[in-house]
Amino acid sequence: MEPRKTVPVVTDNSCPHRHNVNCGDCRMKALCLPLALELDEVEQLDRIIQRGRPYQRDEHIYRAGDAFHAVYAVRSGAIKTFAMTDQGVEQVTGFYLPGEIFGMDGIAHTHHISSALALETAAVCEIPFTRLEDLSIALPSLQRHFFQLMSREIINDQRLVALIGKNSADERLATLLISISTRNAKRNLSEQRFRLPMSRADIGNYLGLTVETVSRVFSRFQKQRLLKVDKKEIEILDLSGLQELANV
Amino acid sequence: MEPRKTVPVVTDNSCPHRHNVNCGDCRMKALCLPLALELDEVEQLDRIIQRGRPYQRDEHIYRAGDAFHAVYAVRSGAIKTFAMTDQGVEQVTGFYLPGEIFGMDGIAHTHHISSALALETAAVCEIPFTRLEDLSIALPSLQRHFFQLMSREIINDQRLVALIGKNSADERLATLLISISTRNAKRNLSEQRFRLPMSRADIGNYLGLTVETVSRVFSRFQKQRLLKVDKKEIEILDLSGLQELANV
DNA sequence: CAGCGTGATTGACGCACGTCATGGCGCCAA
DNA sequence: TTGGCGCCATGACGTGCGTCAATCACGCTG
Repeated sequence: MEPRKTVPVVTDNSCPHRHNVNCGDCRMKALCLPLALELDEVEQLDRIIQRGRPYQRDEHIYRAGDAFHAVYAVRSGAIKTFAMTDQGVEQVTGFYLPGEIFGMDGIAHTHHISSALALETAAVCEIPFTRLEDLSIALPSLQRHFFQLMSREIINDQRLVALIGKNSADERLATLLISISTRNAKRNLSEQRFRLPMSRADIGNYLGLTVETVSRVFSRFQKQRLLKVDKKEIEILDLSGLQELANV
Repeated sequence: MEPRKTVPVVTDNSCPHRHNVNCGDCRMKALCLPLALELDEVEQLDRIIQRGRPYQRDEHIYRAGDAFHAVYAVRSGAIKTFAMTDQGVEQVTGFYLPGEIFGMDGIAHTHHISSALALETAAVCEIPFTRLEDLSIALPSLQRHFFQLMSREIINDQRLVALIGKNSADERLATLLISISTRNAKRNLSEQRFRLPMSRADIGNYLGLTVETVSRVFSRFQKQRLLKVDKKEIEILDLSGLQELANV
């Protein structure tokens, strides 16, 4: 019943997409929960969180137009969020890795204005929003945590604006790669070697570039011995060189 | 004592920068307060809000590095927020008009990571954040309102990413002008004629363009009889034509 | 195994916008 | 008044990236 097609084998015997795991036992809790929560408070939060079966690649978690009723935390796999302009042009608004929260742009309205899609098999915690609001009143540190999460999302988006508005294709891609590398490190994965969960087209869309340009920059980075690229497998050969490009 | 240098004369006898006005009497309350608040709840909010003297043009409301302790509502005038990249390049992150809230990107940290500057004489309500958090626990509709405000900020930033990443200089400037026009209409000002509070350089910075390009696009729009431009005074001659360009 | 479709790469070419430089206008101070 | 400065406009020129098109590698299915 557990899909594991695109799933790397893990050393312990638990499947990374197991969905019957509570917050207290979740390997990601340090990333998505406020540190200040007491044990019994975590349990309270735990009780409102819903965990369905894992999503398969290309399955939607929600679609633009769906009624908004929850925000989501990634437990495994990877998610992309995207909006459609009224001319039907897709705009990728974010990539979300385990421990990260998505769907906060839906809070402003009764219906989602963007969509979320599993880029690979992914387990997701659903956090019903009205119940989160209620619980936030009882647990001030939870309220604060969510304000901070949303604020961080704003900062990220502003950084993306600056990146796209002021930087070259090389700098944009370098910055994305460094971002993924850093986020991997936070999850105790390799920051040098990883697999990109998204296509070249998604990368280009996200960074305001065409597929062709993304492809060319990857080739250029290989020639400059910054990277080793094998399809979606990335090995960073010169981390500091890449960081320099990324202005980080 | 009341500065009114750049201030247009208003028909009623109150100066738009008067700062001794409580929320209940504020002309902007429909824009920045939750509609659902009871009268006595507005008064509770009112008591925590601080209103200092108006800021003069080019005065900072806060600077990157300052301790974060409040978010702000514009009561009159106009504010720009901006960040510096570590190479000292400025990135304008937003323009805020009366009734709009700014400073929410500071919530994630103990210190501001961006700065806010008065583009013209401006009155501002300071909302101490820890007291807002406390009050949000007592007033659930206030909590919800702030979640929604932050969500809207996220959506705006995402739209800006799409605008800069996918649209031409003409489309970007048209979109900004339509945005300001629409926001003016919400404040019962003319949506056809208004004064831009920011410089060409700020516009270009915000939209990911150079000053020269902004200037050329303004000239082009005039030749196409979309606008009449006299320095910062803008008259929209063909609103629907501009909207078409702006994809709105 | 052939045949197809999807994603990625690479090349040739053109254009929108950046860069650099010049000049005008309004404002302020001396 | 004169000079200096900030802001804006406009022209000439160069280039980074988009566009169009061809090819390749692959996984899937019949």
